[in-house]
Amino acid sequence: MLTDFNRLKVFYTIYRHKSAAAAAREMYISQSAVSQSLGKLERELKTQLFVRLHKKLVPTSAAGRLYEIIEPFVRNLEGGLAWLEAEKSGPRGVLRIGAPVEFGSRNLVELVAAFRKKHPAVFFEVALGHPDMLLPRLAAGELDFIFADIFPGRGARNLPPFTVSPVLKEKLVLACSAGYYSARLGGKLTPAALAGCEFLDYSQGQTALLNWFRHHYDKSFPGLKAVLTVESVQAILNAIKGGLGLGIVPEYLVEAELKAGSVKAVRTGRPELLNRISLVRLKGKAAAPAEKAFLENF
Amino acid sequence: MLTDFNRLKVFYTIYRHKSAAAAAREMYISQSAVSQSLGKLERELKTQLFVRLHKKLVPTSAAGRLYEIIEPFVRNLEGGLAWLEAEKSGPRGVLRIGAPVEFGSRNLVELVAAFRKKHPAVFFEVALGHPDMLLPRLAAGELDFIFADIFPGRGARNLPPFTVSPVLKEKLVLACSAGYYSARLGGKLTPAALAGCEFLDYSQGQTALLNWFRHHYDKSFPGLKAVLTVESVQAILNAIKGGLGLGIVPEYLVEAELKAGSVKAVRTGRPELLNRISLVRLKGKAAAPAEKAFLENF
DNA sequence: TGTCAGCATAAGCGTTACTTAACCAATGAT
DNA sequence: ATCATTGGTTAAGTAACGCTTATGCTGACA
Repeated sequence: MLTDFNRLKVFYTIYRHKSAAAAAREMYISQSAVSQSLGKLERELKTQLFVRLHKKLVPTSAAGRLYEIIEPFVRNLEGGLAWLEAEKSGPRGVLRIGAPVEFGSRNLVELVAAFRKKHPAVFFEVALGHPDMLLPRLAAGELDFIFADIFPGRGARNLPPFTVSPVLKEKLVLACSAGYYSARLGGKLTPAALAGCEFLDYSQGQTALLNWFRHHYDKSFPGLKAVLTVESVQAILNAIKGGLGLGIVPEYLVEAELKAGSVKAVRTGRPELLNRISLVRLKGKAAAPAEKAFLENF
Repeated sequence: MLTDFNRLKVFYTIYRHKSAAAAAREMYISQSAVSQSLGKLERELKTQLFVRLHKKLVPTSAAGRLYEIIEPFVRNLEGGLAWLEAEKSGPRGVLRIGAPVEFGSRNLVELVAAFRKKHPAVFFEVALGHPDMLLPRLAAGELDFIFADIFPGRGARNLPPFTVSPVLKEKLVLACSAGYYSARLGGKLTPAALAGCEFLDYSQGQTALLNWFRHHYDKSFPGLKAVLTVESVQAILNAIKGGLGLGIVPEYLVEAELKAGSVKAVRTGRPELLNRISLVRLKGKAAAPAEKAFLENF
């Protein structure tokens, strides 16, 4: 590659003016410096770039070609720097956020919608997925911050480069329709009776269900019959209401139905399982105004 | 604009490796120098470009944006420099040539065709037009060289930046078909009889005809009846053979017809008018291999 | 013909980018 | 645990090289 990029800038300025003196004036340096810089560049490229005509530098075809390469770069650069400047003046630009599927498609989009009312110059790129996929992307700089079910204490042991702050706690209940409840469980909530039911979950791994059972019975229940797997809270909710089986949903989403009795939650006496979402950011990363404004809510 | 382009090169290298140490190794400078350069760039832009993660530099979104600007530039630059290098190794690239309409569309294209047989990597841009239009373009660096009816002595007085070398001399004759000749001129070649004829010329200004008359009679004949104006020697030739009138053509093109008697040339006793074409180049301009090879013919 | 503007070159200086060195932090091997 | 290793930062001194000043040259213009 070329050794000295600054000579290209000098060349660029000369070319625009077809004059070293004019270029020198524009750059606030001496004409001699410009001349020397050009000479060095020509010697470096072993190519004549200008024909010295009296009071004028006439570009050769090589110079023309070189200029065609540099000109768009300078233009883009100026635009880019102006954009950087603008981003510092107030909330604008792109925010790249990662989130778990459920949280991302439910809570996050609401937040985004509300935020964009106030700051329409901010755009969003939301990546949904498991924290195991999202954390590496955060660490690689592909995301500005992520939401994940990781907590400051446990689990954050081997993540020193991240700052983790709790953001949201919501109770998760195992629920089904009133009809399903009376037909399949009818009062006797033994683990065995439960385990024989039909289940709804968000992923093939049944992580949501497994967590729920471990939390309530300190025991894992492999081989649950997952009759429906779909990565959508709304879909699970509808499946529950339709009497397909038992599924995990945030309690507040079925509050009305629970009160009315059309949906039943499985209660074990223990406190409900909590879905704890944390905000995870790169330690030491400065937040642009857009990011700062968005995170003020938390 | 940005003050220092070289810092951008350092940034570019860091970004590719996500590491200052690796960048330093690639650039054969110390890791400390890289770190300092990056620090200065960030301070200059007042923007954090990398998050310092242990043993890794994680780019911020600003860095990503900056990289998107620099990367294509570097790619284009490398390509361009390679191209420059290739041009020096042998005849290739683009040759931008100016020429008078007649010469350009007749002789030049033949030369180009022959040349491209030997050097197919050379492309041509031919600009046809009057020397008055072509000379400024040559002086502005838009053309590599031009052909023009300018001569080393006369006319080249106020053109010190150009080198002019004669290239071609051809006799120009005023000719018509044998039929037209006997019907309209029939032996008596008085200027008055001539002036009353029908004429064919290449341009509205009748420069070819005016030159011919001035050369042979030291007198201008305004108001000649130009029954056909077309910028094509071939067309004029056909018009002559078709008996439309009198037109100027290079003598060698009608040699066979003159000998056979099917075409007649108007002879005044004076030596024929010469069409003298010179090669005009910018003084001090180095010729690339392609240019050198092409001009060897002259 | 003299004056002016622009480019090239030489020499010396001054800025600044680079090196060296010391320090810190995180990682992984012993 | 502990230590060696690697990478990044910072400070200070040095050396390079880009800039300035000065001079000479050439062509344009009045």
